[in-house]
Amino acid sequence: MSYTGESDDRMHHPSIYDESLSSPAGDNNICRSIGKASVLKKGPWTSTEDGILINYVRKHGEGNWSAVHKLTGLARCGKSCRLRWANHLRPNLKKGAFSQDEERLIVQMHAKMGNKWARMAERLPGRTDNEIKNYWNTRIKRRRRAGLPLYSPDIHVEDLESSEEYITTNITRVDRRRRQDCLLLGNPKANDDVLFDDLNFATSLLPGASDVSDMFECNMLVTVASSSPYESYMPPILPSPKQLQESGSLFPMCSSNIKQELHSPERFQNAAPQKSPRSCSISPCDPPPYGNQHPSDVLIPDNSHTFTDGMLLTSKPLFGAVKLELPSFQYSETSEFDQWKTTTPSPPHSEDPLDSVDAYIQSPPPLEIEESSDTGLLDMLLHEAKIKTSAKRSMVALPEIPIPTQLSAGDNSPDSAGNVVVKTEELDQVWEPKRVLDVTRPDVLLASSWLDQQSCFGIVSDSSSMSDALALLLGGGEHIENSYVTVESSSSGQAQQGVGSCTWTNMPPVWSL
DNA sequence: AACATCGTCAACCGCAATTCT
DNA sequence: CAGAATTGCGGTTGACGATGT
Repeated sequence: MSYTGESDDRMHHPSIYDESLSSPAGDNNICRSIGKASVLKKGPWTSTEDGILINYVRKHGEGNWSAVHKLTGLARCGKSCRLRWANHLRPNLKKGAFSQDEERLIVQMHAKMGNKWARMAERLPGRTDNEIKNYWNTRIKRRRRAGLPLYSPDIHVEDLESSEEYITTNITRVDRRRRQDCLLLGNPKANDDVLFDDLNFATSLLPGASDVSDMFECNMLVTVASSSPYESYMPPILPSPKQLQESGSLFPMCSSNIKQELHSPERFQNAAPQKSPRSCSISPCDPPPYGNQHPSDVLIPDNSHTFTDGMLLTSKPLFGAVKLELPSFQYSETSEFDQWKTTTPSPPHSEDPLDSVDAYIQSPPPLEIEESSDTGLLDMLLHEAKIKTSAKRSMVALPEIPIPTQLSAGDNSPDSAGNVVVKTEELDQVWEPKRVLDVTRPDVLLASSWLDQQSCFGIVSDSSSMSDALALLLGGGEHIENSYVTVESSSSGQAQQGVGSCTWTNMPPVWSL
């Protein structure tokens, strides 16, 4: 998809900026905001909208997305704003093709977690859950078409067993946050404790089950009986605690009927069900990948085409895929992640680069993703934790990006949140570009502004240049002002939310500067 | 050149969890 | 404490470019 500019966007996607708004230019493209008569736009974002949203976030921080429409006039629902920010505008996003290391991590994590895209994204700096999900779905299609297993046969049961997800896939978010906090604090022991608690929690939910493995089998059967188009690939997940608590009939679902279906030849052609020896190294190929099942409860059909012994190699890691386009800003980027990447051994390159990933997957390193495969990542987390801590004591002063007037929130007087916005000098009077920025990449500009103040990545050290460049991008470069907003922690829950509720664990602490 | 198919990506939707009032 | 509002997640869809026929 290529949206190369605002004008182009407008041409193809009638928006509120068009006077044709009132025309029925597409119910398809317009939605009604809840409880209001106002119209909210749908469809691809324009760079103007991006600018508005960026400005909003810089002013108010992340969160309170529903206020974006109210405060800026941006005709997007909060949900859409959040998504746009998360997937495209937030700083430090790493776009472009996945590296081999990333692909390997994704495969490993999927074997451990199943379709927990958000959690995977937490461990892939700069990557979004959406990206990972898309990648995985593509991979599924590709491999399915080729009749290949999703996973290498070398992903060992022991690794899966030791997986935290194997133990508790659906821990509560509170627990997840605890775990995350532990990670951020670099306290593996604490993390272990959390895991232990989670295990206890999981078992406590199953008074009728002899052990957790019962639950896995049950869940697996339910999953296998489902009708997802990718059913044969999706590792089952545990029922949520709520489901477990509310549904006493959950376990009856592990009925012989369902088991029969699982065993039926319709499901696994020519597959004679058999118990997998616990000690064997299963091939969590496609399967309702037994990824989350207790090995002793996993039924592996012998001859299913999805359980091939060998691994034909068809994954296609892309090299050097570079795009420079709006509004997605796809590009190949050398970033801190590459630095992180260098800390991990590169997989051997085969003759055919398309094969290399899977070749590498075939002989995966130990599955200790956090611990072994990327100490750099851990360092990043630790670094972020430190900054996060200090952030609570600091004020935020962020430059505001000038945006086209028609939808600008207006002046910079005290905003609706009560924050005092103090205008400062004209930007062009102080701007001294120290490096050439790619103004077609507002995300880079944005990131540079944030990151340079930490001297982390040194993209550019003058934050004002970002505003300037972005203003150019937005077509309004002639009048550039640099405004700063002080975020009063006491007066604005929104502002605090920017720090406290930030879920982008792999993102530099934007509001902690 | 026209058409079909595939791959990629962005964005939407529905649902569940969480937070707010 | 209940209901409303907000947020987050995962699944799905549709647009579009690339490639093949």
